[in-house]
Parts: sequence; structure tokens; C-alpha cells
Amino acid sequence: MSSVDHQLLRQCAYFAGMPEAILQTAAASAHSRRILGGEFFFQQGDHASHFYVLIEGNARLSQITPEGRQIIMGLLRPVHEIGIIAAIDGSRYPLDLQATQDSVALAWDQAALRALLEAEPILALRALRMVSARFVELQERYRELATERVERRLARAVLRLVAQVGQPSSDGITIGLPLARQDLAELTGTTLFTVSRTLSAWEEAGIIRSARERVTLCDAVRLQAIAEDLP
Amino acid sequence: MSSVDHQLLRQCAYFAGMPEAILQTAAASAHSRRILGGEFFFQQGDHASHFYVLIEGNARLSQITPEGRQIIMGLLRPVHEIGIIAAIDGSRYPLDLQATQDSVALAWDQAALRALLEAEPILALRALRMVSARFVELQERYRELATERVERRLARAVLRLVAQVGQPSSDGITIGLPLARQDLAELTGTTLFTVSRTLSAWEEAGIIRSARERVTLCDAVRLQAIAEDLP
DNA sequence: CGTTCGCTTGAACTAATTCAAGATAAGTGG
DNA sequence: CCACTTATCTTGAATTAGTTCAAGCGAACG
Repeated sequence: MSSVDHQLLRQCAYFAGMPEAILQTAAASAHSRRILGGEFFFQQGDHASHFYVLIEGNARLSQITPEGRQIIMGLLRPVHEIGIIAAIDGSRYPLDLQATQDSVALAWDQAALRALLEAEPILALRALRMVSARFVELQERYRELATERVERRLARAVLRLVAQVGQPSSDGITIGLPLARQDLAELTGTTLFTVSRTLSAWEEAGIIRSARERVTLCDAVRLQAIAEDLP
Repeated sequence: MSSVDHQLLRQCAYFAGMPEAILQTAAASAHSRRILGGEFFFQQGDHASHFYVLIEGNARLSQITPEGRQIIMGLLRPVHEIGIIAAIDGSRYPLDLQATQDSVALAWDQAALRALLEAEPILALRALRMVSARFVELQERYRELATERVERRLARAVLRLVAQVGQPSSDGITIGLPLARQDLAELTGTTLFTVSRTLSAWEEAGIIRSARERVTLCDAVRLQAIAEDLP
């Protein structure tokens, strides 16, 4: 495995700060997997074969309800780890990981992952910390979903996305990935229509500018106010 | 620490199946903490000092929104572990743990927990598995909250509670802990009023019998049908 | 150039909330 | 044991946030 890959590992929280030797071992036991936009790394219910680190592209973590309605649990971009839980104990993936653009990920199979964890037990603790952090985040989102109105949740979602993948542009900060109204709806637990109406109202008020699959935040202060339910 | 305590540890998933010696070490490094009904083991934002195993009583895991609205993340009964995430990395508890009856828990402080994890590294992996399992559950509840109507979520909640703490009674299975309408509301992300109306309708239909802080499931099949949105 | 896909908007509808009033039952203290 | 207080629960009526459905617009794409 090339040295490019093992330097990339430093950029994800899971491997950050680990000794060089470990990174090399880790990189050496991974293989890289290329997935076209729209294709799946894995799907809900698949036997959990690999632990991935996304190093190129974009991906969407989602669940589909028995009725066929989709909800988005997260949007991933490099460098992000995913699937460690399932891969460690060989259970099944509890959700879909779909590439939204052509993507590349490093992948460790179960044997490689176990060897790694054995060689460097601290990685088990790190995994625990990583999962825990996501657990707390999910709890927060759960609480928001249970107690807040759509507009507020939507404001939060936009602010989060701006913070994560914002790119400065002429009249504000643009969310740096294609983001349909439907995506925002699935991210906040509402419908395409409500999202559209809300964004239209915000645009009217000069808070954002929006286009097809694109949102630009113009007035962060006012959106923040909506997210915090201030006057 | 008495041998009663260390046998109790076998009953929680975290310690189940561990060698006798480890259980004794674990029990020896714990102290027991008694909390009166209504009091808190810890509150949201507290410095995470201890990992607990509830061995007597009942407790409620909840979050309070900045606006003061409460939501219940879980109801705990013996033997249940809680707080390992926060205790391991010494962060802050992300929610409240309140005793709903007089309760007793074994508690490990950070030093004891670290010593334990060091002595028996497998415990780190177990913790990871435990947190992972709860993560997946929470994801499921999140999806339900995002996509399902109140009646269905309520049906699921009642079925879960019956499965967890059901006690056979004359005309069905009674949920074995005091459970106010308000509790069910906070558990399912709705209001006291909607819960009351729904339970009344179910009682009318002969699916349940209910009294003050008590619910008895009479017709599990029909409640299941509601939970699965069948005709 | 036409088709597709994403988006917008109006109108009707509905699930659920909010508020108010009162009923029922469980403690509490005289 | 009874009256008083408090907490839980029920129910109706009004309101609202959000959904659903239908129709049509406009930009992108083959």
C-alpha cells in the first residue's frame, strides 16, 4: 500500500496520532475499494464484512423503513470511518452506505481488523470513544426530532452542513455538495414540500439563496436565531 | 464486597461469562450507592465520575431540552449497566439518571474502571459491543420517530415495556412499574393528552386495561397489528 | 428539441397539539 | 374515618403545523 494512503489515515480521528509503525501496518492490511456514484458500499442487513475509511468522494448513510420510506442518518465525506461496530463483531450492517459520487474507501476485512486491534489494543478504546461520540450526537438529534418543529430542525441541519462542508462563495457560504430538497427532508424527518416552502420563505427573507441541489447561507445570524428559537 | 454482589454481576451483559477471578476483582473495586426515589444518580452535564450497575430499584434516563421539556431515553431496571462511555473518557454525562424508586447501584470510579479495563482488555471490546448495540437500538427509535405516527410508536413502546417488565396478571400482562401517561408521552415524543386519548380508545376496543400509572396488555395480537401498521 | 428531474405553489385535509374544565383517585392530617 | 389537598387522568373544542395531492414551471441533459 502506498505511503499516500498511510498518511491519509492520520486525517481520520480513529488513527490520528498513532505511531508511524502502526499506520503502516494498518495501511498494509487494507485494500482500497472504488464505488461509482449511486452504488452501495453495503446495504442494510448485509453481513458486515469490512471496516471502511472513506478517502475520496461522498456517501450517504441511510435507513429504509419497511414501508419504503428513506431516512438519512448522516452524510459522509473524506476522511471518515464507518462500519467498525458491525465489522468487529461480524453482525449485520444496520443501514445502507451509498456513494453519492464516485468514491474510494480503504477497507479492512474482519481478520485484518482483528489483527490490528490485537496488535494495538488502544484501538479498541478509540473505537469505543468514536462510537460513543456518535451515540451522544444521535441522542441529541433524537431529542431535537422529538421536541422541535420542522423549521428549527431544518435550520440546524443547514447550519451543520455549512459547518461541515461549507465553501465560501460570492454572497455567503455554500454547502459543498449536491443537496436536493428531498435529501434535506430525509435528514430532518419531514417532506420535500415542507422543505421547499421553508427554503422559499428563508430566501424571501434574505437568509439563504438556493438553487437546484444547492444552498448558500447568507445570514448565519438569523438562521442561528431560528435554530435556537429566538425572536 | 460481599459474594452476593459479585454473583449479581453475572446477570448483566457486560460481565456475563467472565472468569470468577475477574468478577471478584471487579466487585472488590466497586462501592455501592443507595439513591432515594426521585433523586439523581447524576445529571446532564455532571462530570462523569462513575460507571454504574443498577442492582435494585428502577431508574429513568432522560434529557431535558433548553426549554425545559423532558424526554425519556430509557427506563432501567436491574441488572443494567450505565455510564461507561462517559466514565471511560472522563467527559460529562449527556443525560440524567434519576431513580424512580429507592434504588441501589454498584459504582466504579474512573481509577477503578481503568484498572479493570487494563487487567482485562476484553472488557474494552465488551463495552464497545454494548454501546454499539444501544446505538443500533437508538437508530431504530430515531427512524420510528421520524416516520411513524403516534399511535404506532405508542404501541411499540407498550409492547417493549411489556416484554421488558411484564408481569402476568388476571386478565393479561401488566407493565411492572408505575408508568404515568406523561411518561409514555415523553417516551414516544408526544403529549400527555394524545397518550390518554389513545389508551382510552384501546381500552374501549379491549386491547388494554389501564388505571392510574398502570397498563395491562390484554390483546397482544391486536396491539402488535397496530405496531406494524396492519389492518 | 424534447424529456426528465428537481423544484414550487396552491388547496384540501388530517394528525396532533394546545387550552380549559372537570372527573377520579391517592395520599395527608385532623 | 372524613375532609382536604394534590396528582393523575379524561374529554371536548379550537387551533395549527405539517402532509398529501395535483398541477405546472424551469433548468439540465441526452
